Amino acid sequence: MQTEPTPGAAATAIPKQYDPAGIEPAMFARWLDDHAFRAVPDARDERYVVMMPLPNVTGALHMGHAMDNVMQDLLIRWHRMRGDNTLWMPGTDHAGIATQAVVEKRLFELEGKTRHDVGREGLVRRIWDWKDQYQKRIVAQQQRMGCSCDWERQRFTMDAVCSRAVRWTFFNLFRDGLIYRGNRLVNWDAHLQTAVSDDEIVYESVAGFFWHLRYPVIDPEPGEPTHVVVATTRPETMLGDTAVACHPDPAAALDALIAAARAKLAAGPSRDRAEAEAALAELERRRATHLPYLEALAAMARAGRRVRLPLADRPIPIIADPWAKPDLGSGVVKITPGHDPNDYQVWVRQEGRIGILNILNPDGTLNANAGPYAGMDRFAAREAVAADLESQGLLEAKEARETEIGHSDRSRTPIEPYLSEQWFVRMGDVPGGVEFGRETPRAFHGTGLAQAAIDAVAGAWRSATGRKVEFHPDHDRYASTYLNWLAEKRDWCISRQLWWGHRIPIWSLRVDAAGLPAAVDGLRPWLRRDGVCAAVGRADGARLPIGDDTAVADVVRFAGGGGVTARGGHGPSEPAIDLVACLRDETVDAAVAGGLETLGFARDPDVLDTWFSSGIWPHSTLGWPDPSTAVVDDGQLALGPSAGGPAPLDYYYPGSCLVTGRDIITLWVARMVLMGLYNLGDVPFTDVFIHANILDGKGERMSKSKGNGIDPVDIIDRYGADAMRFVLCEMQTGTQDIRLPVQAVSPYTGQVIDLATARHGRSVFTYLDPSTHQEFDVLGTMPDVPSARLISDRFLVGRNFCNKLWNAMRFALIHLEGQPVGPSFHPLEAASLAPEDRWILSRLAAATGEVGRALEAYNPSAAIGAARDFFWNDLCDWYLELVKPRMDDDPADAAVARRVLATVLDQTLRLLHPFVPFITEALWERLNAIAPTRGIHAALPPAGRLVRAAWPVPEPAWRDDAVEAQLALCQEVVRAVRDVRSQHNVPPARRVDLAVRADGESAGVLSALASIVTRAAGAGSMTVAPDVSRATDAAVAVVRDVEVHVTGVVDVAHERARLARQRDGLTARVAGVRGRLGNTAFVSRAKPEVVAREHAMLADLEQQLAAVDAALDALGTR
RNA sequence: GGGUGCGUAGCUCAGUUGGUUAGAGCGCACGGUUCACAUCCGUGAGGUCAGAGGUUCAAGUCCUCUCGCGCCCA
Repeated sequence: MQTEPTPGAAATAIPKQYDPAGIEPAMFARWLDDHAFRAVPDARDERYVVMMPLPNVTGALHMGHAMDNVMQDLLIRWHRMRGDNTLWMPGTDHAGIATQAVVEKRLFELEGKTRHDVGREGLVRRIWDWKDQYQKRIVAQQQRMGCSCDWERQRFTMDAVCSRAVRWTFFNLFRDGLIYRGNRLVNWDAHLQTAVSDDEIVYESVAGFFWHLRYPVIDPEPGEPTHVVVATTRPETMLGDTAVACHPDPAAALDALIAAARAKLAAGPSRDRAEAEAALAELERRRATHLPYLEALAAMARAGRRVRLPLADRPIPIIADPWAKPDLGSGVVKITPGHDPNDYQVWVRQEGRIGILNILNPDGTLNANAGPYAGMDRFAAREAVAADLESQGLLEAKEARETEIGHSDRSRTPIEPYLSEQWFVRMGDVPGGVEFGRETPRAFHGTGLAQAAIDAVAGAWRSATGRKVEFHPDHDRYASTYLNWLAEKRDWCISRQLWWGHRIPIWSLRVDAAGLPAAVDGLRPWLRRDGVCAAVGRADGARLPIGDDTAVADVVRFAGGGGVTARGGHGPSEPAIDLVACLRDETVDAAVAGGLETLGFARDPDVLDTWFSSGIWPHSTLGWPDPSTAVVDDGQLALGPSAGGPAPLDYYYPGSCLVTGRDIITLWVARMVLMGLYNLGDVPFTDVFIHANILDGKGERMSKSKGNGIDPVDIIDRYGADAMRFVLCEMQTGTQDIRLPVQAVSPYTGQVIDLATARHGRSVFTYLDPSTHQEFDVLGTMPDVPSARLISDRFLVGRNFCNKLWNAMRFALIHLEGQPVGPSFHPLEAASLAPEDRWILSRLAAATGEVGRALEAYNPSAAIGAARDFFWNDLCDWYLELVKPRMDDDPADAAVARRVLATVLDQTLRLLHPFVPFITEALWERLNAIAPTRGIHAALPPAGRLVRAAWPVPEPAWRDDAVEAQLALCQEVVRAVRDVRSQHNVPPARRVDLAVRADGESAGVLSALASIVTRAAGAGSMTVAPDVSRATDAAVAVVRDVEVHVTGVVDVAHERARLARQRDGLTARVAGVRGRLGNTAFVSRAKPEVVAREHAMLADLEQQLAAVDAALDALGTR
């Protein structure tokens, strides 16, 4: 049945409470249906591109990810409204080692199997299943947050598009000589049996021992020491020693140390004096006692003398190297190049004068080089070696010592420095330089990969398109992190001994010198094909590219050079010539790999470091190297050029802004910059927005595995997505980190329990409900203990804000509905606007400017703060209250108020949309339905959906400083009256009468705006006059140059106390100002305007003080 | 050890080139439901700006040192 609509019916049908759950999912679905987030290249020149820092598929997102995503969505929605062609690219990262470790762990827990039981294919299949599951969960989480990514362009680092880009990048780097296989010390995780990067190591203090070992000198001459003593925390490594070292010039080294100690003593603070003196004394004592011995050793080193390595029974040389510190221990160090990074550097410095030996198997047991200890675990060998040395009288001492040991972040296993073959990307400068952006219009020549990434941030370099990279909100600070790391130009180890990831596209064959010619001849035909390149690699890392026309003789000559050194993991004398072929993509694999394998070539079993694929994310996702042939999944947008337009890669690269935490500036940001420069000749983005990390209430980093990770979906379920976003934006102030106290929802009572103070249960991951004393778990992994959701009541603020917004609009809609709306827009005469109308428009214009400026400055907190303050403090607290009576009075005036109200709300919703998109879009629909045309002097641009509505620009015509000043005086008077009412316990409903003593401008303002004051102050009447008779029953408040007498309310005692308090404050301030003005230094040296301001203030304050004194006198009991 | 940042109200945080009485939200106290909103409104209390010294007419702000906390790198 159809009923006639009654005015206000639809609006009042709006519920009094905002219900996010009833709005958000439907709204998101509508956005998707409208393709509101779809990014398609068009004629617009202004574009804004954000590449999502791809979350790992290892697990679900927590609040830290939510912050990252909300910051991106904020920027993206803002730019979309500004009219930019906007792309936010979503996706996920396969996260090689992390994901494989999680799945392997689960495989073992649930099925008791290892990866070797299920095999490479079986394990990889299980990881894909895991990835599918978590990718779905992550996307669902992001969509619940309102992330306006172009979901039709979603990528995964191991999908076909990204995988092809990885292959091409590797191929090009290999072809350009920037990838090599090296014999290097790596950080070996013996549990996971893979190399891990420096960044995947955590250092922990461990109680251990410092063993002092005696090595006999071979045939000591008279006067020479018969033994040298070396110290180590890992005695088993002595089996790999290839030298002992002493300092080449101990006297000079000690003198330098003594001089430094003296300088420190002279300059240092007195507090450290005792310590510094002791250090100096020790050095001097040591110089006196040890120097002859150290000099003797240095002489023996020069003479080529040797010691006998015990247990292994090998002679090893005494060498002179500055790594040996004459001030420490015996002054002699053992050199184990294969198992210690510092010793490795010694080996490099000594250039073949000493050997290098690997004594470990990949699983952490000792290998054949360890002789009788072969097959023992390294920890067992440690004890055995120490015991055997002791029995031979070669263990001089064993002292307890705490040492910092690097542990694998993934398996918590102590890291072993391990000599093994790994693939590296050359970061430093290379002879002949590097071609960047080859075959692109942006191509340029650079000296090396790291240098190019340095130049992109520091100095005057600009890309061909005029771009460079800048950090926000504190460029200098984050740029120095970035530059310091890159400046080391350390080669990047890209191979990982894993099964999950991009398999290295290298086929190699190891041959001896005799087999080399035949192998080269066999390889030659394949080198004529496109997408195949090859090289011969020598054990020392040197490399000769070979083509189908390379002469065998040249290869043989090259292979014979360079000397022969040991290859890690193999014996010292194995042949060390590698033929390596790199294939560019799967098509080439199909044509060539079989042939190579017939020749005996085998594909490298390793996969690439995850950062290799995430480093090219900004362009791999767009279909590089060839968008038109990129194969996307079902439901995804094609990457080739659309009809007549450019390909997304050409249109959206280079992008705009990267949003991330500061912890991966080096790991990821730097690599994206250099990979983008290398492949495309331009930076991937111009801005890097570094946002704060989220900590829990105790200041610890939020993480799922610590049991303090809040799932954003739990917050959204409880408070709403907009509430969460509002608070996250508000927290993002630009300081370092943000504490977010975490609470658990008790599974027993539903009560909220603060985890910072709750008592633990059986483990650190369980707590006790304080009311029932029952135990609950916060990880969700204990089968017998109920788990609790983690939340934070900090988000209440956001929920309250949304409810306030909802109700403000409800109020407006009730009063707007049913009112005639003309079919077209009519400008509103300025003269018809009431003072409060002009005031709110002026405040709106100011707030609009502030929000924009704060966003430009990457200050979301200031932006949302400006919007909030305008909405709540100006619009709700004052304007809405002031227009209420107008709605029922003069129809013409009511129409004006409605027009202003609709306009202000229109602008407010636009301003708030990037922060709180769901509720604003929902209210926008209702506003459009009831007041379709809005504006004052000119019509505001209409929009069906707020998500694509025009971003507000401050309207200069609305600014009105005069009316703002007038309202500010009224507000002060009102607050003074309210204070009086509150102090005197005047019931809110009781009208009071006001007599205001004022003259001049203030009198004019208050007379003109009397209705505003009386309404807001709850006054029955108000008179304004230059003189007001004082009455003992009147309370008096002094505001600037006016006195407000509130008649008939006085409680004499309260009033006297109130005035006395005010008098004390004024007296103190007057004294302060007088003191300043009495100081001749201030008057003569401070800026004149500062002095003038003080004079004016003194006059003001004295006048107010006089008024307060008079009021006290009037009470008769001063 | 090197670098870098932080310490401001009970809590979480602002505070611009040094310049009035250092601010906000939450929490707290008091008062209030009449028709947008008690997820609300009004009023108020609460700070030795970590500590010490210095520069300056003037320091939360600049400099030095000390204490405590964090992160990055070794």
